[in-house]
Amino acid sequence: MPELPEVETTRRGIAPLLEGKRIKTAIVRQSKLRWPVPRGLARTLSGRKIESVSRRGKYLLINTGNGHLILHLGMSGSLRVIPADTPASPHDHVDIVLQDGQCLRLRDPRRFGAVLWTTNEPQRHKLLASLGPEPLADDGDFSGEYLFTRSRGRSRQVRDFIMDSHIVVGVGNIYANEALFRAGIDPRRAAGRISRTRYDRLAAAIREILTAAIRVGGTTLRDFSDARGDPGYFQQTLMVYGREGEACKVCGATVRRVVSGNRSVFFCGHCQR
DNA sequence: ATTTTCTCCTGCATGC
DNA sequence: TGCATGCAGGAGAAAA
Repeated sequence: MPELPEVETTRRGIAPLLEGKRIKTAIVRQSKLRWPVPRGLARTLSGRKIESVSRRGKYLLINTGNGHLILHLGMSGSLRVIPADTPASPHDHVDIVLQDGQCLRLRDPRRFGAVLWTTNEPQRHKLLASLGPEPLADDGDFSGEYLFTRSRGRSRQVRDFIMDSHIVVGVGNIYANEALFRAGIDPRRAAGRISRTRYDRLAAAIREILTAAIRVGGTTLRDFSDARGDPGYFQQTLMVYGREGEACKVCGATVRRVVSGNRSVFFCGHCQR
């Protein structure tokens, strides 16, 4: 499931293969994604040159100089750069065909992903305008102090709080659970009832977990693969996620799972308070 | 204003 | 073996 490390891994994989290249056309085999793929995408993109590939949260931004393609991988999306004549599989929904014979191919079985186009500054786009800070940026916007301030008066569980992209981007269920374990915080605790000191630990834990995951190419549980089709390896490092009933790697207590908001929360009742 | 629930979708695991 | 059921979850939209 693409969270920030998987999206960043994808970005690093595709960027050098796309930047400086000119787009020949686009092929849309399935336009029903999270939102409809814009009509006339082929005409819109034809002839444009890709200047850069960047990321904002879990969104990938392909800059063509006078317009941006906004991509989201949703739950099951993956991107590869492959020869344009490679036969398409059933879930290969969109190709961005390059003039050099390669294409950027989006595969997304569950179709929660998105392909959008904007001619405005992407940061102004409705979906990006109200996003929280980047946890790995060094601009100082993301910190324990920030989380502490934003959480005052909030009753929701801290796990849900840090998964809210309007609070901080890029943290999905896997890394939320892992960061909370690393910080020693019970994921069910109310966000507004956690001290400044503990939020310092949590902010640091989020950065460390995301950085470590990027280093090994992200987490592959079912279907994530990078731009070359290779899986990530962070799943070998997971301390609590998906480990219900197994022994905590730190204290040996049994890792618990409870369902909250239709999502599994994994934690060690001994290490996390 | 904040929080919770619903919704989109398919593949895979489970159970009768 | 086959079918029904449930679960996974990013995140906007709607409901509470």
